[in-house]
This record gives sequence, structure tokens and C-alpha cells, in this order.
Amino acid sequence: MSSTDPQRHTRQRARILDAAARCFSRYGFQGASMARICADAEMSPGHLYHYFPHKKALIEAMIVRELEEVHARFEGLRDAPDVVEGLLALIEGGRGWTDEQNRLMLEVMAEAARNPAVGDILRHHHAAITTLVAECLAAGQARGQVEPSLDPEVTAAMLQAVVDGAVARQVRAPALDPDRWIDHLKHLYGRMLRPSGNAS
Amino acid sequence: MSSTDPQRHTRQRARILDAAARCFSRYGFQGASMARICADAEMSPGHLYHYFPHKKALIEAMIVRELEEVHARFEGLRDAPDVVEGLLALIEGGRGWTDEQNRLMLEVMAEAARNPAVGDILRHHHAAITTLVAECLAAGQARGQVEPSLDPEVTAAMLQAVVDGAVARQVRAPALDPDRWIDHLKHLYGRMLRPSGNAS
Amino acid sequence: MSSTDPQRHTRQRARILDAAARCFSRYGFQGASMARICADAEMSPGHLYHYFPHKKALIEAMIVRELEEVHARFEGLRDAPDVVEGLLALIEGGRGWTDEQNRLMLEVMAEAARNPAVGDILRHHHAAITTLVAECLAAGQARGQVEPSLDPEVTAAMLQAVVDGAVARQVRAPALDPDRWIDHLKHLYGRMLRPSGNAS
Amino acid sequence: MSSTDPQRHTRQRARILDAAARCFSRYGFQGASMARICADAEMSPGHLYHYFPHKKALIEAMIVRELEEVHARFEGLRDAPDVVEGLLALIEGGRGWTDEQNRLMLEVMAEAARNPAVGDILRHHHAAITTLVAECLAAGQARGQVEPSLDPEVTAAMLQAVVDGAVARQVRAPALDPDRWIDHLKHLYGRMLRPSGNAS
DNA sequence: TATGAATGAGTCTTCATTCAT
DNA sequence: CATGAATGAAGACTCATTCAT
Repeated sequence: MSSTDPQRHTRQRARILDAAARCFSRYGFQGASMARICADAEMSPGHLYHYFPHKKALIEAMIVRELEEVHARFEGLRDAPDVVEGLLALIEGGRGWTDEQNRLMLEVMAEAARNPAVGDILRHHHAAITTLVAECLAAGQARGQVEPSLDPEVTAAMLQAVVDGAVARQVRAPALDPDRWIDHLKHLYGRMLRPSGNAS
Repeated sequence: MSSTDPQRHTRQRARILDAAARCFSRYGFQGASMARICADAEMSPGHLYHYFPHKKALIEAMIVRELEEVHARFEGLRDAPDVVEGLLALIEGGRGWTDEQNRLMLEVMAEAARNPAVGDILRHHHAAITTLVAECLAAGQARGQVEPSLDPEVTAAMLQAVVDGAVARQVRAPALDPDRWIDHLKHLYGRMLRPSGNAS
Repeated sequence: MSSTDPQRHTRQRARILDAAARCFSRYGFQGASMARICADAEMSPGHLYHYFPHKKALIEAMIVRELEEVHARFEGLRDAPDVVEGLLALIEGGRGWTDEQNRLMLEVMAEAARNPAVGDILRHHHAAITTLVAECLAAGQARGQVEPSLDPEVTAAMLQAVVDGAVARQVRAPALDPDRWIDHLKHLYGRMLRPSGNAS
Repeated sequence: MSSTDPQRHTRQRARILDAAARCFSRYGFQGASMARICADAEMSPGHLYHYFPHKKALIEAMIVRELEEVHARFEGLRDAPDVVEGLLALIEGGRGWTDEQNRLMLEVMAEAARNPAVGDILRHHHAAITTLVAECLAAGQARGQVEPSLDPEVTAAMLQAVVDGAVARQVRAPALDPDRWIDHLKHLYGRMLRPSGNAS
């Protein structure tokens, strides 16, 4: 009986999304053809269209998955005893980002800037992270770990801008020693967040 | 003699580059068809190809022009009596960036990440600005305006990351009050750069 | 299993090659547009490109098929009891060549003269026929059917030059009575090949 | 005063026709663009169109010039004391044909097969040469230099077929030693033409 | 579930030709 | 006579998508 096997369904979707991520990061959303993605996923076009009705749907699903993974990295912040240490650890974690992820994020940003649907996805995700980080920052201020004059919301947005800047840096200055860069970033970011007079 | 009029030639190229910038920012490099650019430039395809041999050439010329304009904004830094003030003024200037420029920069970053030719253009331009800013920072350190422990080169790279982050922010959080954002940015950036104990 | 049906595949290729031969003979390789060939093959361009990746590939495949057909006509020579009779029969067979085949051969020759890939195909095919004919001529010499002083290889090349000349004649002098022409050709060719003193 | 200078006019036309011959032989009639021919003739398109109203006109003018040159080579036949020697000398002269001329002839034949206008030019020229050669052959028969049973007209057509075959051979078997080939050709052709029992 | 044949609009690019200067 | 800017209709080829099997 060909009754639906949800597990298999999910596995197939994942296989497609993996292939899509690989292709999109290499060729961009428009540059990656469905045929290429099919080949990469070792699947016929007809079959792939069984799982995603449009290219648009595939792009959006892939973006959502990607952003959820990013979100997951921020969740840990809630349990960090020291918020600032937690945020610095997140920056430290940027060291592990692959080129594929970097390229994908840049592609997502560019697409979000012109495609309202993608823009909404990004903004929704951004708002979720911003809220999370802002809450943590406010808690940190209550505990005296964070400079009290900082606006938590804007500061949370800043963190994400720093991440975007770091992603861009990998393209702009790939030769720059990552250790020097990340150390510098952590040093300055620490100085920013901690109460005045409390250098890292 | 009816030999070529170089002025007209330059004007035509500019007309095309303007149309290209508009189209690329709206649809992306791949999404903008030559036909559309032609229509926007009010020019036949054959004529456009008289000025640019490829779409690639058009893209690259447009990118170079865009980046040179960015570079020009940084040149003023040399004459600023206080480097930090100069840099903060640059951040302040980001307020004037149009959506078109923002989108274009995002598209350029995404393209640079996968297209080596574009990547090289970006890196070359980035290096030029980095050198310029680093020199100004070093001079500022000599004059006691800038925290002496900062590495000028990495700090210059940081500035550009901040700009990239600000560009991304416009997509991520367009609702965020630009005044709040820019003030915050200037405040923190000032704290980063000025000698310790010298809050803005 | 609905895996590829190789028979259908072959039939489709044949359909395309037929259309291509018709169009190429009418308009030349460059003059025949893929769109026209598609229309002739009653097939969409996308579908045609499913079978041939380039126009070049289509041209070459068609040429190979055409030349193989020519080659096949020569194969019979091996079984002819009298080589000279066999060769004269081949010339006689030229009567049956269609205009399409003639035009195609002329187009192939012209293309082979400037396109190395096509040139190689032609030369490879030419060498195969030359070898075949030369062997038959040598055997004929051993049997006393062919003038012994003739160099088999060059004489085989001569035969093909005669064929090329006959193809050209159809263009140069279509009004010339084919019977008169072919009879003349056979007469002279026979005189050439047979041992001296043995007029046809 | 810009009054017409017919000499200059002729020289310009020649310059264009030279460039056209070069380009057509390299790329074919369709493959050679007017722009390329202009570049080769060091002339602007507007100027070139002053001399030839169409590409078609240029092609036809070039073909006529080419064929007239061929015709000129045959004119000498009239003064030859021995027709057969004269014809053999013509074959011998084929040794001097350049690749450009060869390719051009092949292109002309292919074009003549499908383009009625070009076909007519070729046939007109062919008829002129045929008449010339046939007359010489008839005179030769009267003088006992040529086998009397040969039909002069068909034999004249044969000569031209031999030339076409020789042109094709240069493409089919460029490696074949030209000396061997031409000697063979002359030997056989002599045997064909001379009265029976009169080997070369 | 899975295949891949099939479509046709759309992409970039070329080219013969015209025209203002 | 001479230039080269300008046109726009093709040309080869691609690709998202559908559908019969």
C-alpha cells in the first residue's frame, strides 16, 4: 500500500533542501536551476515537484530552515550565567561558519531586500532573535552585567549587524587572520556591553 | 571630421550604468534582463552592446562605479582634524543611503562571494579603503585621539563591517527608528575608538 | 519501471536528424536555424536540446550519419567478382543521389575546409573508404583485372575525387543529360583502370 | 570638388572584395559578418555600403571576380599547340592554388546549390569555360591530338569535374603528397584524352 | 512513489542595414 | 567621401514547469 510514510517524506524533503542549499550557495537563487538541484539531490524533476510546488517554495523552505538553525544558536543565551560571556561565545562561534553558510546568508540578505516574501521571513526571524537577545540583555542589566544606559532592543539589533558584518568580512578580507579578527571583535564588543570602567 | 565624440560616449555609458543600477537593484544581477536594462536606458540592445561587450562587463563596470563612489566618501577622512569625529560623520552619512544603493551593495556582496572576478574587484576596493582608514587611525593614535592599543588595520576592517551590518539592518529591521540606530551606533563606535576613560 | 526506452530515444534522434538534413541541405549549416529544424521535426526547441546539446553536435551527428551511409555503399565492393565492374557500378549508383544528398555533401566539404572538427570527421571517413578501395584495387591487380602500374592508394583517392566532381557537376551543369554524363564517366574510368590494351 | 574618380572607386571596391574573399573563405558566406569585412577592409560600414548595397551584392561580386580569374586561366588553352598538353598544364597549375581559393570554391559550390542567383552565375561561367574547352578539344580531334570518339562537350565538363575533385581532395586528404597526386592525375587524364594506343 | 519526455516563453547576444553628421 | 551611432529582428540556447506512464 502506498499510504503516506511521513518519515520518508521528511527525509526526502531534507535531501532536497540539502541539495538546494549547496546549489543556491554556489550559484545564487536565480543561477541555480531546478535541473541542477535535481541532479544534486539525485531525483527527477517530476519527483522533486512532488515535494515543492515551485522554485519559490523551495527557496523559502530552505531559507526558513537556515534561519531556524541560526535561531537555535541563540537559544543557548538564555542559560548563560553571564549574558556578555554568552554573546561573546556566539561571536566566537562564528569561527565555525562554513563558506556555504556565509554565501547563503549573503544571498538571503540580497533576496530579502527585493523579494517581499523573503523579506518578511527574514524580518520575522530577526524579530524573534532580537526579542530573545533584548530580554537577555535586560536581565543582564538587572544583574549589573551590562552597561545600564544601553537600549536593549537596539543593542540586540547591533549584535546581528555585527554578525552580518562578520559574514561580509569573510568576502571582503578573507586573508585577514580570523583569530586576530575575532579576538578584536570580542574585545571591542565586550567593551561596548560591559558597564563603563569594566574593561574585558 | 565626424570622429568619435568622447563626451557623448561617456554620457551614453553613464546612461546605461544608471539604468543598470536601477534594474540590478530591483531584480538582482541575474534577474535583470538585458532587455529590461535596454528599455530602462531607452536604447536598443544592439546599441547597448556597442558600449558593453557582455552583461558581465556591464555588471562589473557598474560595481566599480558604485564602489568608487563609496571610496570617495572615505577620502574626506584625511582632512578631518579629529579622526574619530570623521568616522562618526561617515556613519552619520549612512543615513543618506538610498534603498537602491543598499540593495546594490547586498547584491554585490552576494555576487562577490561566488564570482571570483567580482570578488577581486570588491577586495581591491576594500583594501584601498582599509589602508586609508588605517593610516588615519594611526595618525589619530599619534595625536592621542584614538585608543593606542587598537590595531589600526583590524579596526579599519571593523569599520567596514559596521557599514555592512548597517546596510543589512535596513533589510532586517526597517521599522527600527534610524535616529535611534545611528545614535546608538555612533555612541558605541565612539566608545570603542576613543582612549579608555574618555567616553564620548 | 518507466526507465528510458532506448528505442524511442533512437527514433527521436532519427526524426531530428532527418529534419536537420532537410534544413541543412536547403539553407546551409549556418542558414538553418534551430527553430526551423524544430518546426520541421515537429518538436519544441527545449525538447530537441534534450537530444543534442549543441547545434554543433547536431551538425556533426548528421554528417557522421550521412558519411556512414556513403561508406555503406562502398562496402559492397568487397564482394564484387570484378573490381572494375564494382567501381563502375558505384558510379552508376550516383544516378540515384538525390538533390538533398548532393547539396549536403557540398555543404559538408565547405564546412570541413574551415571547421577542424568537421574536417577530422571527413578525413577519418575518407581514409576508411580509401583503404577499402585500395585493398580491392590491389586484389584486382593480383587477379589481372586492374592496370598493374596504378598506385592503389592514389587511385582510390581519385575515385572519390571523381565522385566529388560528379556531385559538383549536378550544380554546374544540371542540364547535361545524366545518361550521357554517367556513360562517359564510366567509359573513361574503365579505360583508366583496366590493363592497357584492354579497352572497355 | 567631390566629382567621381573612377580609378579610386575601382580601387576601393577591390579592397573590399579582397577583404570579403579573405573573410568568406575563413568563415563562410553566412559566418562572415559585414562588420568583420569592414574591419578587414579598414573601412566603416557606412562607407562599405556606399560601394555595395547588400551583402548579397558583395557576395555575388566577389564570386564573379573569383570565377573570372578561373576563366582567365583557361583562356591560354586557345594558343596551346597541343590541346592535351595545354589541359595537363592547367591541371599542373592547380598545384599553385591557395587554401583560400580552395575554400572559396567549395563555399561557392555549396552556395550555388541552394541560391539560384549564385547558381546562375556559376552555370553561366561554367558554360563559358565548357564552350571554350569543347572548341579546343574539337580542334584537337581535327588535328589528331585527341581521341576522336570523345564527346567534346561532356569531356569539357569532365575536366571541370576533375578540378572540383582536386579541390575537394585538398580537404579530404591533405596529407597525400601533391606531387604524387598531380602526376597521377596528369597521367590518367592524358590516357583519357589521347587517341587510343597513344599512352602519355 | 518515481521517471524523464515535452513545452515554449524567455535569456543573452549578433548582425545586416540605415542615417545624421 | 567617410564615419560610427543606432536599430530591431533573429539566433542559439536555458529553464521552470507539466504530464503520461
